[in-house]
Amino acid sequence: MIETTPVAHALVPEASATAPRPRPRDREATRDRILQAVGEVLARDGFGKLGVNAIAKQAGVDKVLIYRYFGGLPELLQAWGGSGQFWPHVTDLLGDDPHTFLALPTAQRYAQFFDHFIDALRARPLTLEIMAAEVVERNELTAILETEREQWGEEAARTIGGAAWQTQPGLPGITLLLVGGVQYLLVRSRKIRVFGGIDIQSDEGWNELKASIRAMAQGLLGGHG
Amino acid sequence: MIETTPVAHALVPEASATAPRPRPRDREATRDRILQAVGEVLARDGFGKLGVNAIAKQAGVDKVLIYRYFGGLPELLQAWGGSGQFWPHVTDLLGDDPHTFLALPTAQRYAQFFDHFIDALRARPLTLEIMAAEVVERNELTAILETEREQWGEEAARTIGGAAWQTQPGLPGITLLLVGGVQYLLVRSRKIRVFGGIDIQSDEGWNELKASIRAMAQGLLGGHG
DNA sequence: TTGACATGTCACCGATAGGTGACTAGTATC
DNA sequence: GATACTAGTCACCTATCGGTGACATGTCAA
Repeated sequence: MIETTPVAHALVPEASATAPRPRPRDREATRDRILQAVGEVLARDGFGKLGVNAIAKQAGVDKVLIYRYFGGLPELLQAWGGSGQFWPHVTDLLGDDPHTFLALPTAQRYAQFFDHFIDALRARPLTLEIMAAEVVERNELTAILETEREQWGEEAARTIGGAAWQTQPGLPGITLLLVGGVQYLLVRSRKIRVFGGIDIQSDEGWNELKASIRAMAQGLLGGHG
Repeated sequence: MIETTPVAHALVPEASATAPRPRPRDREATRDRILQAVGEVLARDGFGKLGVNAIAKQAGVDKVLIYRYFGGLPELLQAWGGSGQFWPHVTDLLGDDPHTFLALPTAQRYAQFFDHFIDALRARPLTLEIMAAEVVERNELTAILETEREQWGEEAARTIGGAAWQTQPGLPGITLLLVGGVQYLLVRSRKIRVFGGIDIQSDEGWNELKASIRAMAQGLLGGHG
């Protein structure tokens, strides 16, 4: 029972159909396969099922290579998350023409920023998956994204703020809560359809929320920008 | 190796100190011990570690009793979550005197409701733990709380709404986002201290957020109530 | 050609998960 | 007092997890 397969393997080196042939030796390609498999497992099974076994299986590669090439799961996740593709860059949230955006009245700029923010996150299911995982646990991957996000938050505040950021009392706090609320509803929308009577899986539901933010911005900042 | 312990047990029925005595036979008491252990494990180790083994160990009871008395982990969680103690009742959010609360101007009523909402959730770590778990997975326990919450949301909207709920454009949407934002920041505060520059683990940080909501309500609803 | 090294495969380990069958022993009923 | 029932205990099962040691083999330099 111990040595059957190796023997058969040794005796029939080119049995093609049945004998599993080793993968062509290409370190970089294998590395890439593993890295890619992280995203695939994450997208398919979520963070809870993300482990060395699942990743290796998805990559069609032995899991020992994960340890050899990356050191372990934490380092692999770190390598995967380090690319910085999971959080929308602030400039992506300004629209096609940043100059036009920055010239808008405060209220419109504020509302439009949220529009882009919502659209950008809705287009990144992997990011939502990680954001959900962040909520329940802290690990190497979430720590990386956390740092990224803190920097993002500061930059975003500078961008949308304008003068009202200082003059309008409570605006930073409200903005923080709205950003959190958007993230919460987006993350929840992975599992549930209706929240507070709104369909958070549909464009219509999100259009309604965008309109609400716009109305609030108009009412609160309309005359100040 | 097979029969050592039973033999010793049979020969020394009152060896007191070393021999593990069976628990006194009390079905209800044991059931309660198990139910209580659910909350204890949840509070101590979080949802990820909540399993039959951990619960049985915490209750000081054999895990087979969980299957016998409840059928399995899902049914146990269902029995545990069915008590309805994990989501603050709307009347708890109105303050000591509901009549006084309802007589307040809309803006103040709105702000005060959030004050109480925040305080109520911050005082319920177990609820926060479950809310965090809801984000990442759906199971029997989270499904129960979800239903509870939907009913709560409707009742809350009726309570704080008033006339402005209809007349102020976007108010329901903004409220939903703020409720979500509060929940998000509360859940995040279990793991991180600073979010967007605010210390979400301290009273000071939350007072700032409360003040922001108050200011927004004043600005948006101040003249309408 | 040969030997060193790196790539990839396989078998196995200990820990822990959920789950079950068999047993011991109080208790209530006839 | 014998019997049926049941509360509680124990040993064991399979599956899966992260992790490791041993081995086979392609590649390249001496």
